[in-house]
Amino acid sequence: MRASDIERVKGLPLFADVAPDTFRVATAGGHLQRFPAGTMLLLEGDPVDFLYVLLDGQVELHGTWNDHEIVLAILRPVSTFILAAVVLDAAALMSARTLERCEILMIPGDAIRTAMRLDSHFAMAVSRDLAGCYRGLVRNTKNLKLRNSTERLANYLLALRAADNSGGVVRLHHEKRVLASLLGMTPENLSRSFAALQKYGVSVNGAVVTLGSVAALENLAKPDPLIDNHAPRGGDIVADADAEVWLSDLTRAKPR
Amino acid sequence: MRASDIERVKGLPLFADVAPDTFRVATAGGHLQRFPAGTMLLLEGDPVDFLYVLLDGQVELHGTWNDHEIVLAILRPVSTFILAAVVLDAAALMSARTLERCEILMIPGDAIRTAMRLDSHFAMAVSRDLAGCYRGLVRNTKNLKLRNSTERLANYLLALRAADNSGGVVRLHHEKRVLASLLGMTPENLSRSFAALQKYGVSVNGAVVTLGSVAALENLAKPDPLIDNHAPRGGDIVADADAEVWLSDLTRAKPR
DNA sequence: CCGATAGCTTGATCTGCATCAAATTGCTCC
DNA sequence: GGAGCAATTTGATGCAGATCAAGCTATCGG
Repeated sequence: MRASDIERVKGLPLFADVAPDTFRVATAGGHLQRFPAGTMLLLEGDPVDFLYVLLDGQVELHGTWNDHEIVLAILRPVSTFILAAVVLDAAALMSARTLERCEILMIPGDAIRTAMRLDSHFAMAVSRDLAGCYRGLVRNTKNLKLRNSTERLANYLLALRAADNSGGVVRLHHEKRVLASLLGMTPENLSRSFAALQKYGVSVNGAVVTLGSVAALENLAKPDPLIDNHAPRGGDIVADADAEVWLSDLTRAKPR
Repeated sequence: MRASDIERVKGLPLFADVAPDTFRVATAGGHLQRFPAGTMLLLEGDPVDFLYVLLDGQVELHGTWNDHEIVLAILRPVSTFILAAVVLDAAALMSARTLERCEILMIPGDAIRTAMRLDSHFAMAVSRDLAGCYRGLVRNTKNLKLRNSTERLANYLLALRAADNSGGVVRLHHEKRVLASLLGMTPENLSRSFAALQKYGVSVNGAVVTLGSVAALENLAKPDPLIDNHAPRGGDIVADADAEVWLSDLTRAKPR
């Protein structure tokens, strides 16, 4: 593992303020692996032996039932995944599959749990990370239950814009098929939702989406700081909430 | 606070194996309060100053957007809520309202965070609790995205049965209006879904639901241990997963 | 006992989204 | 460059679930 990779791992919220000794214990036995695109890293129901740290590439987390498969999250570097299963030493509830060629650090779950036991500060960092993941899922559930599919797409585009702080042109990070499932719709309806957003100044060209009128789009999308982690907050209370991890990876787009 | 209440708090997974000193620090400044039915305990967006421990009654957690309100979870005693916000010292993402007269222990968030800093075992217990909540939400998301409303109802009934281990008669714990929103549907469609389940031996009389043929119902519901925490597991691996907290309160129905 | 109210059910209708079926675009690999 | 394949878009249709509008039932206070 390159020194620069170690620095990137240390940059994660999970390891950011951790004492060197603890970091050594926590990452003991970790090894870097490369996987081609389309590799199943983990099947739901499998016991989870490692904490995964994605250093390069994209990973999709999905769930299956009754022959249907839905995308639950897409991860981009640098981020960890299946921390909750590691903490509980439990079976995975989601499957993980590489969407591209990936570089992944695999850390034995035992090492993580040992480090937690030895260093309450690290255990607190794990708690904060999990609390952030939890809140990301709460936001996600509200998004799913309160908004229709076009509204979800509109908010997704605004979130992308906020993450990239690009003017009015954003790039989609994933295939539309995958994005559709992440947003809880079919690919056909994602197409139609994009078409419906033309009225609000949105035009699509492959992965490049131009937001002609952010104001009009916001008027439809009604972004809300209690659902969309990027949305402007009323006061300046709760700066800490930025520590949250937005499951759908947008904040991971660039180092924080 | 009665001694019996303290015992009940100690019975929570969060406090179960905690040293007496730590328990004292963690619950310092906690005070018991009684609230009438229909009281707003917390409004989404509010800063969260306390960890809430529900000792008696029922509490609903809900979210709002654009004049719509949806139920995210219903809590029954004994359980804690908004731990994630306490850990991050952040604003609440959900509102909390009493559904009945309630008895609630309110513990200052500072005390919890201090206890975590002092005792890595307690910090680990917090991590485990949060990991369980997180996994509950993952299950919930899979339930929402993979199943239709009748399937969700069918699985809910089977989960109730498993929690009460009642033969074939279960009691609904909540008003149907509330249950409908929890399951992601309208009250009208909950009625129709109950009607649709008649074919599978389900009959309803007020809050009392009779499952005439569990086999037929399971055939429709296809319960899955990776979505429904009560469902039978294949092997006997991962006994630890039982430590999970199923957000929608079913496992809380009786002391564990 | 009776009227009032809230919760629930039933029916009719409408909408959003899924599904099925092509047609089209874009990409990869010879 | 072009064949071949996958991804996306577009169109037609059907169904699940929302909405709107009555009716019904149960509970409660008088």
